[in-house]
Parts: sequence; structure tokens; C-alpha cells
Amino acid sequence: MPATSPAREKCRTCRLHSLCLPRELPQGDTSELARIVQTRRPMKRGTYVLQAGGHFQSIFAVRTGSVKTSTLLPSGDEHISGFHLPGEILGLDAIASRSHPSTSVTLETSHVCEIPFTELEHLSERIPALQRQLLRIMSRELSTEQSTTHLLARRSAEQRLAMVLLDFSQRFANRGLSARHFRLPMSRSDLANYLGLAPETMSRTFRRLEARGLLSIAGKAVVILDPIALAELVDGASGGS
Amino acid sequence: MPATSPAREKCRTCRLHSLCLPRELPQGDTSELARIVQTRRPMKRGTYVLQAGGHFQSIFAVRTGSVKTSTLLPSGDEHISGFHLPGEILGLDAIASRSHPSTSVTLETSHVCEIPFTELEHLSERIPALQRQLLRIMSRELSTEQSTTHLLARRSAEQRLAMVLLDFSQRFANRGLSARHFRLPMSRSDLANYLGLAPETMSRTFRRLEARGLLSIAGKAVVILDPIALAELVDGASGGS
DNA sequence: CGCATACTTGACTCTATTCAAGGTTAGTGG
DNA sequence: CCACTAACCTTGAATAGAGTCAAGTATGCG
Repeated sequence: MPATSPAREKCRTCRLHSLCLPRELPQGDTSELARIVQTRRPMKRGTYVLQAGGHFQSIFAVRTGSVKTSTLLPSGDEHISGFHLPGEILGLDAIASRSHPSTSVTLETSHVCEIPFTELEHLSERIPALQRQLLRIMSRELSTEQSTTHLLARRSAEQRLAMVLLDFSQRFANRGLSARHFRLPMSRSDLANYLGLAPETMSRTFRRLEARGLLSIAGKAVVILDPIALAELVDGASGGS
Repeated sequence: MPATSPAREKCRTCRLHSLCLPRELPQGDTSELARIVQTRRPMKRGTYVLQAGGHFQSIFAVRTGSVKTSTLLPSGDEHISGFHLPGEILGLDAIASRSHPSTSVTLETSHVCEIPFTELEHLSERIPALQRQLLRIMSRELSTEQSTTHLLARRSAEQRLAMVLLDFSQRFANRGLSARHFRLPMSRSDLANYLGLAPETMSRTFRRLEARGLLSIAGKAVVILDPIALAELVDGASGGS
């Protein structure tokens, strides 16, 4: 019989622990954390992980699958603020206001872990490494958001698409998957919405990049054919030097 | 002779303490915090508070004046990611990477407080309320960034301008200043850059809103004449219902 | 007072949007 | 396994909003 119960092992043995909350935590602290983490049954596509306006109680970690986060604007249309892959944390934007400013929905069948925030706060009072990790994650989230902002400001449709594809390529690679062949989990119109473009523009832009031999796309399956040219497209910027 | 030294008083007696780090901290804890806060001599317009690529050591709080934060894109042009008013914190996006992803410069003569981060972390291990406040500030920052993203995605020049003016109006009001008459601290082209617009478009958009009687602008002085119409313009969204 | 910078204005161009229609895919039920 | 339906995606033509280029005007600093 092992010294630690299966529940205490779940974070340590999770393939994602080096990307997720337990990152860089000593093993003992990881077990402590695992005790308050609630794993849930799989959620099928289109299930709400959290809803805008709802009372903030927990943060969530994506374990498998993928999630999109969006806000309903007063005008009635939604704006998608991000897509989340395994190991990424949801709900951190609700700490200040104690209620969720945005809604998160699964894009496919997904496993999500729930971490009750009050317990996490108490735990991090006892475990300074956990407190530091929380701050690090939020800080990383902040710079990611800033990159998204740069993505939208004064960039052409081609640049936006190139940026987001390279971003996904990188994130898949971080998860041990191929950086060149992957499957986008969201619909074209979700991606268009995220990039601040019309779906039609998205479609045409895909074709144009395909015609130039930078990538190939069939449905949701993407193949990056020329990552260097894509990166140059991004860096080339508005004016171009 | 008072029980606490002047240094220990500086945060408690600062007019901004209810907006800044000490917010909701008990008085004793505020004094503890004040001990590690370094106030500096005024910085004149155009001084770097922190520079992209620089080693992360401290976060900074604006005490008077204003600051802009920008990133130099690989293409050579800069993108301004935010403007900071008194009581706002700079540098939180550097915690994860331990080096600043962006550059912050004063827009006018400003006072800035420096808070060494290692000391702040140690202090917050002893003071749970301070830890909570740090997380709250970062969370608030996250939702602010998300609003900026919404601002840029698929909104017209008019809507972007209306949004940013209402945002400043609100932030000035929070600082006890007029919500209707204020002075924008940045240049037109900085504002245009922030909104992802060409300076010329900015200029024309100001004129158009002025012609419709929504506001009046003379140099950097803005008067909001019809806040309701401005808000409706923002909410009216792309399609309009 | 003069120079430099910042701002404005006009004319033209171009990219992305909109509207409209047709084609594909995926998921459902027989 | 196939047929059917409803999303989803693509394509085309016309339009509009913002960008660019270029010149002129205000503003402020030395």
C-alpha cells in the first residue's frame, strides 16, 4: 500500500503537471495541492465550464480537450477572447470582482479540473512556492493578453492568421505534439471572431496563404509548410521595412 | 514624537492609498508595506520607468503624472499597450519571465514609487491580506486587458474613440477629478497607436464626434458633452440591433 | 522670433466587409 | 449504411471605412 493515496497522486502523475499549477512545486506540495483539486467527469462539446455573471468560486484547469472563452457585448454579439489548451487555467480574471466577466465553453469533449479558490488561497499561505506559481501564471497570462492586443492592432488579415497559427503551433509543441501538423479545435467563424475578422475574410486569407505554399488546410487540419515564411510575414509588419 | 516614523506613514497618508496596493489593508500592514516602498524624485517627461528586456526587480506604482507602456515590434514600429494614471501598477507582466516584456515612459513630470518584488513577496507571505490584494490587482489588470482586446476587435474608429474617452472619464472620476472635463496626457498619435488607428483617422474621428455635439476638444483638453450618446455609440456595436 | 514637432485636411487607394448564393461537412435518424 | 438536414464554409461582386500620401496649419520650445 503506497504512502500517498491515489487522490494525492493525481497532479503528480498528470502528464501536464509541468505546464499547469504544480509546475516547479516540490512533490510534497504537489500532493497537498492535489487534495483540493476536484477532477470531474468528461464534459461534452458545448458544456459551460463557467458563465459570465456567475459567482466566482473556483478556477479551472483544462486537462484534455479545449475551451473557448468569450464575452457577450452589450450589442448582443459575442467576442471570443481566447482558446485554452490542456494545462491552461481559466477564471483568473474573476478574482477581483468575485464574479466571472466572461463565459467558457468546451469546444470538444474535455476534462476540466476544478480548484476551489478559497482553499487554494489558504494553501498558498502555507506554501510560498505555490503563491509564487500563482503570481507567475497570472503574469504569464498578462503578457499573453498583451500579445493578443498587439495581434489585433493594425495588422492585416494575413498577419493575424499567421500569428495565431504560429501561436497554436508553439502551444501544441509545448504539449509534445507536432508543431507542423495539428487540428484546430474551433470553427472558422470562432477563429475569425477571435482575430477580429469576418468569417469570409478568414476563408479567403487561408486560401491565399495556401496558394503561396505557406500552409495547407483541410477542414480543421492544418499543416504548416513554411514556418519561416510565416514568421517573416508576422514580423514584416504593417509598413514593411 | 509619533509611534511610527514618517517613512511608515507614506502609504497611509497618500491620497491614492485606496486605489493602490494598500487598498483594504489594515493600517499596521500598510506601514509594513510602506517600509519597503521607495519613493523617488520626480521624473520629467520622457523618462524610462522600466525598459523592455531589462531585468525584473521591482514593480512600480504611479503616484502623480502619467505613464505609457509600449512594445517595440520586430518590424521596428512600436505598439502602445496602455496608459497609466496615479494609483496604477506597472511591471506585473514581468514576474513570469523575470525580464520586462515592454517599456514604460513618463508622459509628463511624474512621481513613481518603486516596490522591490522579492521583498514584496516575502512580506506577502507574512501578510495574507497583501497576497490577496496582489492577486486582486493582477486579476483586475487581466480584465482590463481583455476589455482592450474587445476595444480593438471589429469596432469602428468612432467606437474605439468613444470607448477610450469613457474609460479615461471613469478613471479620472475614480481619482476625484471631473468625469466631463479632463486633459488627455498623451499625444494624438500615441492615442491613435493605442487604438490601432492612423493619426489622420484619429483626427477626423474627433472632428466628427465634435460636429455631432458629443464632445469638444481643444488640444489635449476634452469636454464630454453627451456621455449617454457616447455610451450608446459604444454599445451600438458593429451591426447595430 | 524661428524652428521643429504635432496636428489637420484633402484626394485617392486599398483592404476588409457586406450581401447573396452555392457547396461541403458532419451529425441524426431511418 | 444511407439519406436528410442543419451548420458551416467558400466564393463572387459591390461597397465602405480606414489607410496612405502629400501639403498646409497650429503649437510649443529654445
